[in-house]
Amino acid sequence: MADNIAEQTRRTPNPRRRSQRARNAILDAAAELLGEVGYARLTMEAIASRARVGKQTIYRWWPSKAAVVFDVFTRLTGSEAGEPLPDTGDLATDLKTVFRATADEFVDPTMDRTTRAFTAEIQNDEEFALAVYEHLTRPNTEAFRNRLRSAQDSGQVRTDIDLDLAVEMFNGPFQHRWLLRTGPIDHAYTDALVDTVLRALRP
Amino acid sequence: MADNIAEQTRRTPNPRRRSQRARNAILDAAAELLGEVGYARLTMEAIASRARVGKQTIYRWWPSKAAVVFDVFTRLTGSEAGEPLPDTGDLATDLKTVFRATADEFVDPTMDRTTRAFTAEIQNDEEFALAVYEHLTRPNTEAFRNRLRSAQDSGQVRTDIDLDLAVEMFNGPFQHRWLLRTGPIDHAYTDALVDTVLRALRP
Amino acid sequence: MADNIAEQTRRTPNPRRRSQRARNAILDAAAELLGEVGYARLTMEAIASRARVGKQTIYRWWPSKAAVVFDVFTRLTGSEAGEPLPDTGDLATDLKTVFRATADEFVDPTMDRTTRAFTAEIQNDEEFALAVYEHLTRPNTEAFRNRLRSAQDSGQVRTDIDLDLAVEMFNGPFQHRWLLRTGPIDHAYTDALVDTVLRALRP
Amino acid sequence: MADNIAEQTRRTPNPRRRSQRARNAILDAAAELLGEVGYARLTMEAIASRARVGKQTIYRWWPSKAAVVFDVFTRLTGSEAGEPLPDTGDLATDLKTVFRATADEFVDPTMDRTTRAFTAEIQNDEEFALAVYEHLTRPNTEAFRNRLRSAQDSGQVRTDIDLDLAVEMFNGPFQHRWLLRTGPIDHAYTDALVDTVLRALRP
DNA sequence: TCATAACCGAGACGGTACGTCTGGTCTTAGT
DNA sequence: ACTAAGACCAGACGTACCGTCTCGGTTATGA
Repeated sequence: MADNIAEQTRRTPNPRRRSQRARNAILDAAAELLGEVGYARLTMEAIASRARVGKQTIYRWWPSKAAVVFDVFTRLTGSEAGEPLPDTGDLATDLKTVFRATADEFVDPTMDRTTRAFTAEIQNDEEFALAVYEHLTRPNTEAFRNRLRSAQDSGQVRTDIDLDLAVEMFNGPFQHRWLLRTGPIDHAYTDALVDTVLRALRP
Repeated sequence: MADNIAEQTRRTPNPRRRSQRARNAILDAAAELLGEVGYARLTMEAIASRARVGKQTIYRWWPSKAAVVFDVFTRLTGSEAGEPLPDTGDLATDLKTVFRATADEFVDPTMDRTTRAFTAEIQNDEEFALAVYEHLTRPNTEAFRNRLRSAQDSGQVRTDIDLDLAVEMFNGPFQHRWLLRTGPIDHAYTDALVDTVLRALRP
Repeated sequence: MADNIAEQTRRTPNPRRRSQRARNAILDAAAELLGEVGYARLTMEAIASRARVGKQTIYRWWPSKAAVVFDVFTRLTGSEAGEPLPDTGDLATDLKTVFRATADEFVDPTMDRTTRAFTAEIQNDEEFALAVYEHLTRPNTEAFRNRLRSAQDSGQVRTDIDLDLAVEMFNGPFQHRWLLRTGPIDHAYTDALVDTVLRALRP
Repeated sequence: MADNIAEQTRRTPNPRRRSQRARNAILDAAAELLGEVGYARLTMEAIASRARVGKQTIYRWWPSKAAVVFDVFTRLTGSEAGEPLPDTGDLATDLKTVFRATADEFVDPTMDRTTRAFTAEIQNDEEFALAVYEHLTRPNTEAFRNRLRSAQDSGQVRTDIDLDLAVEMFNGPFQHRWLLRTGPIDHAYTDALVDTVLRALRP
């Protein structure tokens, strides 16, 4: 799924001939440089140079810096977007588990920087925004919504609630705090968040 | 308050001699260009040219593109950051009023673009992030928290809640939806948001 | 003789396997493109593409753009370099015949362009210069010198003259005029040239 | 006169603001590099880098590599194009003086390379050819023709000769020998050349 | 009051990076 | 096995902006 953004818009060099060596070198270099200088000062030229690759080789397969970083990100998370949330039957516990894991992920500075880069780029580039929405946001939201629906079935969540709003109630505050750096993001915080939101959702 | 960001760090040319004509021309030009090409493709050179102003005149008074846009923004909102929220005694009504107004503001595309520009820039520029936090985020949060405290006093909000989290519960989902464009932002939405969050906060 | 330049320096893929179809297509394409865009903007890539041939197929058999054009040229002239000049016994008439023919050849724009390409390339590439000297200039000069020697034997040319200089006296002005485009090159001109130079060479 | 080529076609940056420091550094760098790698492998990037100058500063004042080298050349010769030839009354002596000096000039490898670069470029770029013709070839030819006319007046040269052809008779062989490197260019050669051509021109 | 310092418009400057183009080499199917 | 196709590394191209630095010209105090 990594390359979908690119593949949509390129006028198709033959992907069967693509050099895996080059692809990996580029993503490695981009990831390293992201960690070193951040997204804003990341340049295609530096990536090419670090990866010992011609610039054309990058432009052949990715339309923009954002697209490269997108693939860095998807390679980073490992897990597929849209994976179902755990479902032990106890919604509170399951959500706490998920958000604790997410909080832990954001401790990694590369993860943090990459995600910030995304968020920035989404504001300036609608096409990129759409791609991210399709490939990341929507699948994850869908998975989240499924878990909440399951909780509705077992009577843990009111049935008269808009599930899109419900999902936002969890993700929004988390994102807000991380984005504006208005407070710490630790397990205590995520547990409190889950508990508080659930109070609004319970029948 | 407009120029605070700038004034902090410049080694102070004499502001009494500052040309108001130039200042306005620059902000006007920046605002227009923001609307036309967006923040990412906004250049200092274009601003200077459009404003019929030397580049140095911009750099003399603002340290960066972000700082110019910051002043565009503050001139745009008119209202001061940190203004107290209305307090009729009825928290739900007051918050609905506030969020309806906010939703209305974001209909203006210049407002939308400027705010997105901010959000993007905050991710890439920590210094700018700090300035925005000091001059916008913190005062507004503080005002919001004051209104919630008042509601606690009148028994409309539980006293065992972390007010920072409470504020985030309102602003986070709103921002999340706007940022990722995951749904419409209208009065129906903001009303539902306020109602749902309040359910979690009530004693 | 056509490919000698190439063949000298390659570490010789088996020439028996060489595709004549490809060879001709390449030379045809090069000749066409020479006429269309000139030597400077002629690219190996364009030749390959026009000839529907892989770039490697060109590089396999020719070391450079210049070498390809060299073969275009030799195929173009048809006549071998170093062919003896006509010898009717009347030097003036013979030389006028030769130079009229040469003047006529240079009317063909492909011929003109190819020769200019040569002249340019000779200035920048000593190796190529040497090859051209060996395969074109020297044989032709030698043939010219032979004709003058024959004229010395029949008493039409002084015997105390340096024949290299004598050859130059004919070719130099012609080339000079053509190279710098300082005047027309027609039969009247070449006749006048021959007459004038012969005045200096007569006993 | 150096910059005329450029000045004709640029859409006029203000030449009063031109940095002489930069101009000289660029011409110095170009001259050095010409000597080191030759014209074909001379790049704008290398000139800029060697001169510690932005590329734009080169492109601002010269339209092409050829134009830069043109100015290198005119700075090199020092003497203006179109200077009158010496006129002691003795044509043979005067011309021998001139051609000996020219032969000496071409010993300098930078001079040699620069002139070769010219000759090459003239073949490929008609606009450049025209500029060289206007600023160098024509004035020099004119000066030469004037000297021959003076010799006609004093009875040293036939009056029924085409002066353009006469000039070519001197310059053509010289250029031919230099261009194709078919022989040494020393004082013995130039003296012999003058003597031989004059034999054809005498009444 | 008028000298003089400062700001002003303009834009050249040394640089960095862009995205494209071509050169020459290497790899992959396919015939 | 050799070809055509074309991806690969490399690096120059000419352009766009960056942020700094002169240049005169024009205010607008403050001596």
